[in-house]
Amino acid sequence: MRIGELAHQAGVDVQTVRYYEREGLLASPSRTQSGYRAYGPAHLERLNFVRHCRSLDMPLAEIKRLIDLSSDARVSCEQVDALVRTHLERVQTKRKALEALEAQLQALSAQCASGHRVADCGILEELIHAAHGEACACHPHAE
Amino acid sequence: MRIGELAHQAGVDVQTVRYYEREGLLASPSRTQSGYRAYGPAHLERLNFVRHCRSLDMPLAEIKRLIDLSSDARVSCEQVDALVRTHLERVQTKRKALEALEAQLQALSAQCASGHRVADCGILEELIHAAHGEACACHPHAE
DNA sequence: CGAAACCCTGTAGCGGCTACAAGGTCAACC
DNA sequence: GGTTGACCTTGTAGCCGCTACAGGGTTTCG
Repeated sequence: MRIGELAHQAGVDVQTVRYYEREGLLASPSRTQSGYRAYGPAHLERLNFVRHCRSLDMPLAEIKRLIDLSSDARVSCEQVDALVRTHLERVQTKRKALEALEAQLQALSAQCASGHRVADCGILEELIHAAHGEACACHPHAE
Repeated sequence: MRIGELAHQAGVDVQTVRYYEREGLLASPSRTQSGYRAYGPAHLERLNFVRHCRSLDMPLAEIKRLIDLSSDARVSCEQVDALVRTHLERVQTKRKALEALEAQLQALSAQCASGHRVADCGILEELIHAAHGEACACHPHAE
């Protein structure tokens, strides 16, 4: 299997495959006489594994650690679980931040009664006013 | 006010201030004889405005547009509102994606009964199995 | 034989910073 | 007046996970 076929099977870009190889997530395959990469089914399996982890938004460094852990059958599974749970916490934190963000943006949009000019715009006023200080917790007040 | 003072007041890094100037979000201030940047209160206000928008996760390009819009009092406020609403939609989409992600990671972590070796690990099995295909919608199956 | 589709390497770009190097300036203190 | 240290200047490179070139070689098909 050449790189285009592999990439197509896994639903990724050819460049991404080469990138994963460079980053050590995918073993370097053997080469044909003309220097083309020649992949086997094991490479596809690994690539699919990486893509699945990426679809769970794991950073490549963590996926790499996961691969290293899984290649050693003696390792306790708790390390794998800890990695997943740490990642889960990251995702939770981000989700909560986005929820708060959403509420703020919604409130902001509600400021705007239609048909007027920016000079009287509630949104901009709100943004500039909030930027002034106390009202908003988003930027730390230096003392 | 010199750059360190300005940055401190706004709670940002000095480098970030220079970066905003390069990107056209902050007007180039006048300089002292020795070439130091000299800021006034208007610069601080603008910087706070940018930071507030950033805390709402708006990309710099959009903040720039917002500044351009707000500097022209004749512009209809609807454009400002549209910008905010578009951004709100982006945030909502992302938040929903993270919610789905969270559920998947939680399910994954539940696979792991403690105290065993990775050879029998539910998580890895699940990840590799899911990577194999049908089970998971995350990677498109090529035909 | 020639065109199109594939492959190769190397490099640069995205966003929003952050960090470093190598120097100049300024205020305080001995 | 010399020296320390905190500040400032510019320019450049790094982070992440790709993506998109440029400039070549190879394979495949008609």
